[in-house]
Amino acid sequence: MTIAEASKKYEISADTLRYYERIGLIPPVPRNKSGIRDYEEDSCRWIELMKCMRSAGVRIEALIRYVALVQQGDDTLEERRMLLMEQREQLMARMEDMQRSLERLNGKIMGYEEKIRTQREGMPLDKGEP
Amino acid sequence: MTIAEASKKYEISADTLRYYERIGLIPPVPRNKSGIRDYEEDSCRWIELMKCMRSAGVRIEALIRYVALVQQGDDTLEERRMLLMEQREQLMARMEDMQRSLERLNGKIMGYEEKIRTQREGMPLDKGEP
DNA sequence: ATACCATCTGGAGCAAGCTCTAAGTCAAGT
DNA sequence: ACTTGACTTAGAGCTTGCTCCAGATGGTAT
Repeated sequence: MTIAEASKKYEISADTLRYYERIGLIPPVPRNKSGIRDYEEDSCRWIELMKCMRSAGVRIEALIRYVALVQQGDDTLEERRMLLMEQREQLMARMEDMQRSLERLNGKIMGYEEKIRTQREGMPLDKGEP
Repeated sequence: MTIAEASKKYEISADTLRYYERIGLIPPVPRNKSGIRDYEEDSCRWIELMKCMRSAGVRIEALIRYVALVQQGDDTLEERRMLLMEQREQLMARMEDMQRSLERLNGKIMGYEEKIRTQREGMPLDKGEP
């Protein structure tokens, strides 16, 4: 699979795929005899994983560390587990922030619905935001 | 309340508070006769709201638009409601991405726990990541 | 008066994460 | 043989969201 095909398949620009490889967010992608990347199963699984993690906001730096550990082999299993657990903590913390924000947005939206209804009835509005 | 006190109260640097005001993320903060900001109830509520929204990753640009609409008065209620609903959609979408990522992390962590257990028993490991 | 300290402003600087550019290589088609 | 077009690299540039800095001002303590 060429970079163009991988790019299309995962909806990640070719530039970004090259960038990811350059910085070690995915391991080196095998090349054909003329130096052109050939994305196969393995590279694709990495891309897919990183797309998932990045879309959730996991930091590139943490993911690079993870990839490096995987490439170092089976002595790093424990370290990898710890790294992933730390990222999970951070992810959950962020989701809690978002949950709070979501509830607040819901409250505000309901408030506006009420206000708009009241306004249509020609009632006076109270001032004061937020 | 001075900027130092507000900064401490909300755990946002004074620089950031000034920045937020400068870009319109919060409405202008009233000043005393010598030009020093005096954060009162109203400003504080804005800060608190923005802290919440920003911690959830809501884009500054959207929040600036919201503040501008609030300052324009009651003709913008409907527009504000729509803006908030759009942000809510985006927030929920991101939370879904994070949920997927979280499940994936959980799966990987469990996989590592299993692998580490197996390894301790001196069993051979299969290769292949992720 | 003088020193000190927090505050002010406008603008520069910085980190993360892409995104774009220039110049070069290679395989295929005419 | 020559053009075309996708690929390569190294490096510059961009966006977002702060963060820091320099120089000015003003109230308070000695």
